[in-house]
Amino acid sequence: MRYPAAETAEKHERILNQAAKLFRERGVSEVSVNDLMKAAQLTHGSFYHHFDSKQHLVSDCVDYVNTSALQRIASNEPTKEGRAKFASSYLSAEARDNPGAYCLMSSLVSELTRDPSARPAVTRYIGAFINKIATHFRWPRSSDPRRKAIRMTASLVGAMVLARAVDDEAFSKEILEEVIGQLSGDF
Amino acid sequence: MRYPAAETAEKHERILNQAAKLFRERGVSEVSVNDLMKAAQLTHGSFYHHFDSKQHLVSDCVDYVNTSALQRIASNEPTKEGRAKFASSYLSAEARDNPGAYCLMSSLVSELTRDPSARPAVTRYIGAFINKIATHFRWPRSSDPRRKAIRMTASLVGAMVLARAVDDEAFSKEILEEVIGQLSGDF
DNA sequence: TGTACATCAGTGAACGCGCGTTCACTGATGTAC
DNA sequence: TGTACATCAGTGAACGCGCGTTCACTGATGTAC
Repeated sequence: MRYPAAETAEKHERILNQAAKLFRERGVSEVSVNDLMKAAQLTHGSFYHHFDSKQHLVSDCVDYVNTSALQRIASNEPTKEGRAKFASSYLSAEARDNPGAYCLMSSLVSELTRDPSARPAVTRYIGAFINKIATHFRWPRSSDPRRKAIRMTASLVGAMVLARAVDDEAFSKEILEEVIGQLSGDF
Repeated sequence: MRYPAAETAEKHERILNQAAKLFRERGVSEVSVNDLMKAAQLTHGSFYHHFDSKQHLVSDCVDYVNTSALQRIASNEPTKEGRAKFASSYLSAEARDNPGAYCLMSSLVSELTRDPSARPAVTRYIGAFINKIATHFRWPRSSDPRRKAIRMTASLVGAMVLARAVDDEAFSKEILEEVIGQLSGDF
């Protein structure tokens, strides 16, 4: 049967929301359309009234989390201290242990790199992220903000990916702290 | 029928070799046991005479490529120039475009992080990699080599992962060059 | 050194399973007049 | 404002497909004596 437009839009977003969470937690290929729809409290059949295919959802999902990533950056003071704070929240144990709620790059980039239909959205995400870091924070005179933002983003993603991979709490913490230290200074 | 021991060992290594290549190229879950055995010029049935399961192969495979990663580091002069050379080979367009033949971390860590049975081997890989960078290269007096090695590894992995993800040659090159520049100096 | 037999890797058919996707059906919503 | 009907999201059974894994069979290798 047909449903009120508002209700349909709300369900659509519920699917996106659960996808954003579950994909980042378990990986795209480990989450089935069925899992997703159950989490969104619907049955799998109606998925295709919301998205053309699982592939299309992935792409939409990347754009969907893009905004919140930029907000997370902007919520810090533009000062050097604000930047250090951002680095240490990005590289916190909390973020490491809850990939479902944090930056998509650190959990899904390599998988998404192999999916040609997702790459445009991923490229947008990475470009917007770097751009936001370059423009939001105040950088030392005589340094090119964009170049600093690229260095910072690479360090953030690399450190988080390694800290998550490592099966040894002390080593994992060591990686996070060391890169937080680096990014809190000039680099 | 039974085969000479030497021949069996050679086939075993052929499987590992193809796994190392195909997993890094396409991701573990995108390569079937059948694909793998075909690439090793065998039929899928005999796979289980070589490995207990696909999961076990993954783990063995990580240890298998560990050695060659360390050799790649050691093949550079221990000087500052050697270190810069290593960074620019790790972050070359050639490495970016041929994941099947280069560092496993940049192509598989996030996927392997989610597979509990692979994590010990991954932890070994990352630990050995960082340790080799710390001990092989000469670092400025007064800097802690291990800490520098962690920073360097995070930058290498982050930059490669982003450069591979981005669907825009100029942007991708920009990321690689910028981080090569950073790692060629003191950081 | 020769013989008898247990071992074991390769083969390809077969297994059960879960996946992404399609389908016919339902019935309230939204629209045309 | 009221009526008639087309639209469309939800449901769960069903589809074909490819996956990891198992199996019975084969026959040369390796070993025990």
